[in-house]
Amino acid sequence: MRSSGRSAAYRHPALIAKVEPLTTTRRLNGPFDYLLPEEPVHVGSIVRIPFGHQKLDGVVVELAAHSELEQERLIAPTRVQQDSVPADLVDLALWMAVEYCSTPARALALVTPPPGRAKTFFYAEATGVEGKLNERQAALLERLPGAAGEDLAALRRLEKRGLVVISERVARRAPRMDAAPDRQVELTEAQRAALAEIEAAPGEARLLQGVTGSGKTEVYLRAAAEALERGEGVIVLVPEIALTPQTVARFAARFGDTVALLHSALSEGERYDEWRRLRSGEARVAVGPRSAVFAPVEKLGLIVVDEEHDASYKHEGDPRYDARHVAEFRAAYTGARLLLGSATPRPETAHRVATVRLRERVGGARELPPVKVLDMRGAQHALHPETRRALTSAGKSIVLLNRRGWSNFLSCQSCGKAWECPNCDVALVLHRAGGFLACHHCGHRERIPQRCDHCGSLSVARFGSGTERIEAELQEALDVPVFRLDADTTQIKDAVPELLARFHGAARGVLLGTQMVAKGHDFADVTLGVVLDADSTLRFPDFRAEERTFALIAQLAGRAGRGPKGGRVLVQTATPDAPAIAHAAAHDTDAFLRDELARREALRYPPYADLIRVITSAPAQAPARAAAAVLADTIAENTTGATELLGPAPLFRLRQRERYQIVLKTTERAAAIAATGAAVDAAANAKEHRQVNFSVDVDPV
DNA sequence: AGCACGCCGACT
DNA sequence: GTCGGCGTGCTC
Repeated sequence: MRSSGRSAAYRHPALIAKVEPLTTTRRLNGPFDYLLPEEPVHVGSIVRIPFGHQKLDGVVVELAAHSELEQERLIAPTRVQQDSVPADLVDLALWMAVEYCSTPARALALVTPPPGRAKTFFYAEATGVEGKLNERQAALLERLPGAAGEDLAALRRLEKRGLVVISERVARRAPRMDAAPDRQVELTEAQRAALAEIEAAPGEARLLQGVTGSGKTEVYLRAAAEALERGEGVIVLVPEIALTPQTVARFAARFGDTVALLHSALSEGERYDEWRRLRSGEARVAVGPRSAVFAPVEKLGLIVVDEEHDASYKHEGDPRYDARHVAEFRAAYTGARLLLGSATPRPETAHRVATVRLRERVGGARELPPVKVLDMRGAQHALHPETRRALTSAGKSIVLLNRRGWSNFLSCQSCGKAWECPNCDVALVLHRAGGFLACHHCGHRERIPQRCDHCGSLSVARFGSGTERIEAELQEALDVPVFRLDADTTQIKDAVPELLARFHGAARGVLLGTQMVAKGHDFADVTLGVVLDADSTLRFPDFRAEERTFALIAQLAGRAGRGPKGGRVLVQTATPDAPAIAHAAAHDTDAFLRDELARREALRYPPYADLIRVITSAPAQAPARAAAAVLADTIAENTTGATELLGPAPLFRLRQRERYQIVLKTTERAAAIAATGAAVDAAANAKEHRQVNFSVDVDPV
């Protein structure tokens, strides 16, 4: 990409450092030229630069022999930071800036070291020189070598006499890792074949498709071991760590200290130290959520993406990167293998990546439990009679309902007023236990109304039911403890592991929650899985609705009946014939993928076209609409018939901002991205759109 | 994004 | 008289 620039720097002594200042604005186009500082710099060095009237940190993105500007106008950075970004991650960031229509600075901010610094301590060693010692001093020397600790002052006196040397060492702040006892099992024939196929294709991608319990993690571990054996580094991406501690624990157990764990719950010091251990090569395996794809691993040989279908791989901030897509680029760029694993792969992955299958469950695990679809058309109750019976007789069960709160719609029965968020155009959700109505988009809260503030009526109706209401209903109907796990639970620190541990330890109980109950954790004694209102995910106006619904039911089926008692799954739905639900009930992933790919091809959805979404937002409607219209025109002028433009269409108001959206469907991805990026840059720099925010989402999920 | 420069209203 | 409102433009 910029290799011409860098090789030029080889032929001539570089005199100029091109620096990208780390700021979030779009209204600044770097890089900026600086003279070289006295300390050595390379591509990836982080430097302090005088910039206008301020001082900023910036990343050196290129070394050049000369500048377009007059040499006299140039100045040098004032400081070079000790930690630097590996040069290949600078290239990765610059690629991301273009690929996601963001800015170099915003992309670079993702690959720079986390804030923080090394923690040091004083380490003392005896020199062997003899001297007159009192009793205390003799005891001191006896315990060396070791950390000086409280005895530093006394040791300093002995250092002056040449009896000890004291040096400063870096202390490691190690994150807590629950290293499950490692059980390196004999590979099954299928696992051996899968590993062989992965090993035979260096620099290529493979989809490892296998149901829960088919032994995917052991294949990841073996592939990682092979990479380490070759002296290569490994990155393992997992969905949210709090929900999938088992995979992390197995890597920690198998590879010990060479594993660095990167996730949001780490303290600043721990995060810095883990980053540093990877950067120095002390740790060679990075395990973490989507941001771990930027781990500073040198000589990368393997990237594993566990549960590749998981929506958490998509980043919500700018740049709106997709860790799977970034992993694909990084693997291709460094020649590493890419291993994507899932029981329910995304249709586009199944379509584009060669599949390796694990068909059987390992270790005596049973066949997948039978799934029964319960028709809820015309039902009066939230629970089907069969569901109620099954929950009563089951020891432990998992119940999934993809809706938080108590009821999701409040309206006045006499005047019809509906309670809506003052900041967003959405209905407020009643949270009864907390005594408030909440907006699930912006977090707005208000007290539960006693009467209608519009007409004064006392009859306020509550429609729909969420996890909180079902919790109350289950508690009333069944004689078993109910453990509720949803975003409300997640907000409280350590609440998730505690709740899961209590459910694990209980003799009987219902784990009730939103989609997070279907993820990673592994309870051998769960014999029943229930999905309530399975078509709620299908009603989302989103081309991934089918895929999400299928994955949710399939994942839950993987959770139920892992133990010797077996189990079953009940799916309550008003649309029992929907393909996603029918195929999930039949455990037929291949049939689902086939049908879904046909549907996508007919509708020109990924992987048959790429989608790009641009959202403009402003406090008032007119400027947001005008900006979207200008964008649409500019993009249309600069693309061909291969790019279809939809919109501008109004979106519901969010966080007090009016929004408009345009969507591009394209078979010329690079050209469409380029046109969109240029149009957004121009619009963002135009002063008539000063109050407008632009957000570009390439490959929205 | 900051931050200064610059050109207009109401205040000790 | 000047303190300060935020529109405009620049940063190697």
